Amino acid sequence: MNYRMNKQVSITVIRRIPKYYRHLTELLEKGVNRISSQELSNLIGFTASQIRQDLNNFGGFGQQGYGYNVEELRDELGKILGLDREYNAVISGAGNLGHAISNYKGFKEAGFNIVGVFDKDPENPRHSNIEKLDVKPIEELESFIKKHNVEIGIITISKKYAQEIADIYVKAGIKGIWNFAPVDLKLPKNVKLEDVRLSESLYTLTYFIQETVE
Amino acid sequence: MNYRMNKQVSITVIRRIPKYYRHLTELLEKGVNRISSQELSNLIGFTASQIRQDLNNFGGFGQQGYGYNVEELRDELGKILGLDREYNAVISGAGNLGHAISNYKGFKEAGFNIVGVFDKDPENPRHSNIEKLDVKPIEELESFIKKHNVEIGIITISKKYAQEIADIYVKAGIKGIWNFAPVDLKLPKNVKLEDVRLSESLYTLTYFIQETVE
DNA sequence: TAGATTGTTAATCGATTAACAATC
DNA sequence: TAGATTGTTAATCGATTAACAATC
Repeated sequence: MNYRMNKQVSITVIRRIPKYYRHLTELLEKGVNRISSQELSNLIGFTASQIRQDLNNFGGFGQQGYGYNVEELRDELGKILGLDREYNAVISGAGNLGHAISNYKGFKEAGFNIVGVFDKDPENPRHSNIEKLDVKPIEELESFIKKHNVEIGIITISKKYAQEIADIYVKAGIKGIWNFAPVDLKLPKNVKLEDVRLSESLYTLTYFIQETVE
Repeated sequence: MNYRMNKQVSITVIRRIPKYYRHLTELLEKGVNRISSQELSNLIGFTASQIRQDLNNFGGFGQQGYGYNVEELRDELGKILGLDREYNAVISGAGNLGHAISNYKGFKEAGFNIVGVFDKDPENPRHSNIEKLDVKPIEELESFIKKHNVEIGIITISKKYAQEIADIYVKAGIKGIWNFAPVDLKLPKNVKLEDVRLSESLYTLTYFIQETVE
């Protein structure tokens, strides 16, 4: 571990790290190898001061008079986010959303392997095979997770079954759940939860749309 | 307009409103017709104090000694979010994610009508028809928006074409863009933008997964 | 060395929580 | 009326910005 990690870093800061990571990755692809907090600020839109504060939660990645080395900083942030290794993941819910995540190349490239897709009704033709993965019945989920060293459980199944799936994930010893169902899952605190709230995002948009009109 | 609206309400508050809205909708379905800030607190997890502060940004929806009327509060928050009317929306990008959004019943029920789906390559069998909607070529997008009173443009197309689509949306007079592509769209400020950053969400999860291990 | 830019402390700003008077 | 619970002000806490000494 290369970076410093004293006091608990606030969730507000953590949620900005992936944004830095994405921009640094793009800079790297463009062949930029050095950047100052001010230049990053122009790019991302956070203040230079905030950027320096954020990064200093984890250590002094920069160099006075020079700035930051793009590749080094990107790699360090990648390590902080845990992106320096691969993860096996399963999806429960073989609808369109499950398909979308399973087929998305970007996740594979980032080191996320979708090793299994499960559904209540695997024979439904609408849930037909995803790429080269068979859709398996939920009954096999728990043993599959244990056998294949699965750390991440994705929930794209309907709201109705989400907690049931989460319970299986927990029982099988999964480490984190990425949940797309609009329910508040109850989990033991050693299992991490990240919710994607699509409706909430959409409703925020309509709020601002009408704001203009008034 | 029934609710008060003085000073600009902060984005932090706004992003909590859909959460209240969802819980109140569920309470209503369960037949609960009255709730106190303390009971809401137990349900949602925000403090009772914060709930009262949040709601009072928009007006006094409660009654001392009684609490809040569930249906009335839900409806008021719905109005605040602009959910008291329908919206026509189009999707650009007929991949799995486009399909997922287009087929999701919840959006239809909430008043969002997907009136058109567009793609660079509408003949691609993988982009085959979505429910009963033909997938149309991008060339028809601008005129379609103008003709069908479309207010919301959804972007589920690849990163590469996202800005191009956004430009067409803007030119056609769309009011808001719901963007799933991992790019920073450049838009005039009268067009509202809401980004869904799936990767950023996933990377936050891996951060917390490894946190436990260390 | 001189110039640039970080790392970090201090100041400010905003958001959350606590407390309680108002009132149903 | 007495009890409950809001609406709202004041206190606290945390996050952002400003400023500048350290240093490459």
